[in-house]
Amino acid sequence: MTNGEIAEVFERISGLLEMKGEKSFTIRAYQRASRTIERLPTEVDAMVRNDEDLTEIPGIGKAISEKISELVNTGALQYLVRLKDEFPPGILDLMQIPGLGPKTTVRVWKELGVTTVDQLEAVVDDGSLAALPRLGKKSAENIRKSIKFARSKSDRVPIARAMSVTRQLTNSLREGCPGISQLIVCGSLRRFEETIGDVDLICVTEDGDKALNTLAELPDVADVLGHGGAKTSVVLKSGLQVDMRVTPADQLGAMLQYFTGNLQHNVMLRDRANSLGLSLNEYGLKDVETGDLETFVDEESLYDRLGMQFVPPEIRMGESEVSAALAGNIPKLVDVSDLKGDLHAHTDWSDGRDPMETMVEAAKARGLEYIAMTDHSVGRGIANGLSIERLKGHMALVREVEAAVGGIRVFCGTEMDIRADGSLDYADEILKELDWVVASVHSAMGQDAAVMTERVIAAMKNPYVSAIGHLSTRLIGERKPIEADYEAIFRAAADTGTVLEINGSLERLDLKDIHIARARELGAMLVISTDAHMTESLRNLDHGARQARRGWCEAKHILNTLDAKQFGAWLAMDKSERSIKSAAHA
DNA sequence: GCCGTTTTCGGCCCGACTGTTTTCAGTCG
Repeated sequence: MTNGEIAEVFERISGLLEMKGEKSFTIRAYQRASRTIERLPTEVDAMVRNDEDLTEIPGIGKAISEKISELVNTGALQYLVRLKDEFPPGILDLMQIPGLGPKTTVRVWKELGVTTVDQLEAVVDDGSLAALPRLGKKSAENIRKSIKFARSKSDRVPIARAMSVTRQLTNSLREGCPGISQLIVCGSLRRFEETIGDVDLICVTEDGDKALNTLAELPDVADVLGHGGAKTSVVLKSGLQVDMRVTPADQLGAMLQYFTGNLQHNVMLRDRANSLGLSLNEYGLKDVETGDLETFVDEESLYDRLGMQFVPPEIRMGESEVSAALAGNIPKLVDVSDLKGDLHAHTDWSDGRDPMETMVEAAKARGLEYIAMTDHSVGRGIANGLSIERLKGHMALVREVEAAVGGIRVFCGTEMDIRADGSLDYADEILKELDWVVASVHSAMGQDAAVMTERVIAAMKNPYVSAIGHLSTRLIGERKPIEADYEAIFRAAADTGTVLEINGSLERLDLKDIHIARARELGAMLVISTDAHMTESLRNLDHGARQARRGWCEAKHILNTLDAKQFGAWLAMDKSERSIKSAAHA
């Protein structure tokens, strides 16, 4: 049973308990457990079988731990079975309709016999919903709109799409309201989550009403969900929800903190504030005794006032970061400015857009000290992969371009297919001529976990394979990751001296955050790469760095923070001798 | 249901907006 499936069970329990009217703290405990399990890098199933103590996991106590064991051992949970018996089947889907909370859901079921979305629509149409006490015509209309919205709306949006929509939106807002002095993207986008539920904006302006009205009246807005003096919520025609809050500049710190979240991080910070006799809200810190409000111009001063280190947005997940910040244990996370080179880039020799010289010039213009040209191997026929003859020409061109451009090292590389049977697309005699070999899975992605694990580890054992590219092969929101024993692969990476890539393409962000953290813990080396197919994509270094930050990486964990000289020394080592430390301060 | 430099019992974040109400419950984030 996967962590996702176990998390789903507890999510359903919390929903049913809400309808039952259970204590809110119990409900939250199940929700928290669900989130926690979803983000665990190791399989809970295996932990149970190995007899590990699940109550070591924060938010998992005796009761939930026992329920997990029952789930893993029997495949079912009697507690959930009994709970489900108290409600009609499918009623949890009803509660998914925006605006329909647990109370209203139970009312339409008990008072109108509604148990499905279709039946809900019927009681809206025939007026019986509006006739219920404490509901009315407006509530009914809102529910009608919500049903329509819920039917058309997809789930969370991949970050790449959310970013482009947000860029257009902020441009429109600035145009429509020149009085805006700052427009800051917060929420899951600022945390750099791989999928985004809605876009959260903070607007710093003297005239809040004007800014909020501008948002509500944008031509791109399909529906206004709420519109007051402090915030406005809209749904764009693209289906994306946007929430905007306004603040004066002198209170920006607390508003940034509040609107960046995540929820659990905020709860933990407010808990910390309480322990100091203070109460934290989006305006500042309120003294509980006197009611005086202390305001903050920036987040740094707010965290400092709470007696803790600043927590970078990318790791505000409500996990261990708050206790780490209180203890002074937040490391200096890697920054894009630490990256000295790029080790995964394509040219028009395979499926890239730009000539090699253009790519190298662009990398130099970005301030990079080195770049590896890694066009596809022969097996990628569809991507114009390089035959051995062409690869030799490619290598010759690398030397020419390096000399012609000057001031930047250019390495001969390849992105080589790991074939379905674990064999490689080029022979060792060819590979040993190359400086840098990225091996990637591009085919037979549906293999079962055992076969796939062996396939990848076989590639790692090759002495000339430098790195594994985009290990999971996922495309966020489009293609599922491969099934494999990631833990075993990370251990093999550390054992063999094979580097694991953090692919900075926004469509991939592969490895994912929890895998980065786990690979790092297990001692695997990591590299942040662009996988650029055109010069503009060299900016993927920014995305890759932010993804690495989500995995709590410091510069010392990332191979391409080495400068050109150090990296050259690293390359000169035998693979079995390679580690980042071995070259970093040579 | 979880958790503990204040606690093994008694706490558990905080506020905006809406609709149907004359003071607030429900929902959301």
